[in-house]
Amino acid sequence: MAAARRQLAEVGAAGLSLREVAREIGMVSSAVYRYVDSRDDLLTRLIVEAYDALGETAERASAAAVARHPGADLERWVSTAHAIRRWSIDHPHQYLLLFGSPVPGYVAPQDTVAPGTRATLALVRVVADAAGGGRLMPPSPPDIVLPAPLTGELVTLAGTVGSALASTAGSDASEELSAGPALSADAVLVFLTAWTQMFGLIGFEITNQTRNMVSEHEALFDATVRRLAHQLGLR
Amino acid sequence: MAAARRQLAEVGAAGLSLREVAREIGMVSSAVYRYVDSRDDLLTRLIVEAYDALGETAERASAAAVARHPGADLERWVSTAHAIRRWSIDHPHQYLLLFGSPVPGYVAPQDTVAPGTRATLALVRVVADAAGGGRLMPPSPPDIVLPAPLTGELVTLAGTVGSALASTAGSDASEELSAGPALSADAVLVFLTAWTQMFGLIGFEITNQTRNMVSEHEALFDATVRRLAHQLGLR
DNA sequence: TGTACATCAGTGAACGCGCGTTCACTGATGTAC
DNA sequence: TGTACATCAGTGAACGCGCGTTCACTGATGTAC
Repeated sequence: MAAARRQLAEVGAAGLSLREVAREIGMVSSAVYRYVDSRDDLLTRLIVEAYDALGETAERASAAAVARHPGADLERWVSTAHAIRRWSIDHPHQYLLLFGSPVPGYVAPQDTVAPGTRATLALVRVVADAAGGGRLMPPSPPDIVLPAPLTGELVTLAGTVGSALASTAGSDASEELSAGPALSADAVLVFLTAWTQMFGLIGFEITNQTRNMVSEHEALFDATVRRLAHQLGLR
Repeated sequence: MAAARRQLAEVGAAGLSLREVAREIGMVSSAVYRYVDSRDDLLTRLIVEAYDALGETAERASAAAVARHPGADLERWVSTAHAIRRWSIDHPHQYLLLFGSPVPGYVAPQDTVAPGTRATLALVRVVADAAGGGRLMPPSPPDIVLPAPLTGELVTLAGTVGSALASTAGSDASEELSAGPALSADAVLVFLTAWTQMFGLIGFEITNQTRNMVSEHEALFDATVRRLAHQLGLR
C-alpha cells in the first residue's frame, strides 16, 4: 500500500499500474495479487485511504481550534479550511483521485461513500456548532426566490446533515452537543456555496488554472475563506 | 477531428486513442498521421476546440443578453453563467479535458492559453461593463485585511484584465466602450471568488460529488450565480 | 525434542491485449506542357 | 486532346512496449501430535 501510495503521488491515478507498484517493492507482478484483488480494488483502497487522511486532517484541525479558543467559530472555520487546503496541495494526486476526473473504466463501490463525507462533515460541524450555540449571525441575504423543489431539497439535506452530525458526535465535538437540525435551509444553501467554492479554488490551484494570474494562493484562499465565513455568519 | 471529438465524448481524454479514432472512421491507424502529428497534437487540437466552443457559447449568450435588455447587467451575468453551465453539462468530457485532472504525460503547449481565457473574459466583461457604466453597486464588504502582496497582485490583474478586454472589444461589446482599468482590486477579488465558485460547482455536478445530496442542480446553480451577482454588485 | 503436514509469501512463465509510431508501398487525382 | 510527372490520401506490415491477470510451482514458516 505504501508503494502504491508513492506511485500514485508520482504518476497520478490514471497512470497507476499494478506492475509498476510490484516493481517498486521488488516483487514480481503476480505477487501483489496476494494483497489485492485487482487493480480496481487497489484504487478503491487508495481512495478510501485518501478520504480518511483528508477527513482526519480536517477533524484534527477543527478539534485543535476548539481546544485553543472554544467558541471562536471564525478561527475554527478558517483553520479547518486551511488544513484541508494544505493537505490537498501537499497531496495533489490524491486530491485529484478524489475530486478530479473519474478514472476511466473504474466505478467507485459503496465503501467509498462514508469516508468521503468526513472532511465535509468537519466543515459543516463548525457551522452547526455555532448555530447550536446561537452564535450564527449571517448578514441579511440578497432576496432571491428559491424554487420550491430546491427549498424542499435543502430542508431534507439539513435534516440529513443534522443526523449525520449527531451520529458521529463526541469524536471531536468536545464543546457542545449537536442540537438536532440546527441549520436552516438558507444556511445549508450558503454552506453548499462555501463548500463548492473552497474545493473549486483548491482544484484550480492544483490543476494550475490560475497560472499567470495568481501566485499568492494561500493569501487568496485565506481571504476567500474569511469572506465565506462572513456570509455564513461565523464570527 | 469529428471522430476524435465523438471518441472524446465517449471515453474521456485519458482513454482517447489514435487507433480507436482511426477505427471509427474506417481508416488504418497510420493514416491519421496524415492529419495529426501525434497523439499529443490531437489532444492539443481538441483542447483548443473545446475552449473555443465554450468561449463562443459564453460570448454569444452575453451578446444576446445585451441585445435583449441593454444595461440589465444582472440578467446578462445570469444568462452567460447558465450558458457556461449548459455547455459543460452537455459536454462533460470536454469540460474535464479543460478543467479536470491533467492527462498523464501530456503538457499543454502555449497555443492553448489564449482560447482558454475566452469564457472567463466573457464573464469579466459583464462586470467591467457595469463598472464602466457606473452601475456596479457592491454591498459593503466584510472587513478583511488583505496582505500587501495579494493586493498588489490583484491590482496588476485588474490592469491585465482591463487591457485584455480593450484589445478584444467590439467583438461582442456592442453597448459601450470598455473604459480602461475599470475594476478595483476588490472587484477582482470578488470576481475570482465568483469564477472559482461557478466552475467548482459545475465540476462537482459533472463528477457527481453532490450525489445523494442535490438533484436540483440547475436551480442550485441559478441561486448561486445570483448570490454571486449580488456580491459583485450587479443589479 | 522430533517428525509430518498445512499454510503462506512469493516466483516465473505465459496469455492476449491495445497502444503509438515508422516505413516502404499503391493507386487515384491533379497539373504542365 | 494526350502524355509525363508530381502530389496526395490511404494501406498493411512491423517494431517494441507495458498492461492486467492466470497458473502451476517452490521453499520457508508455523502448527499438531
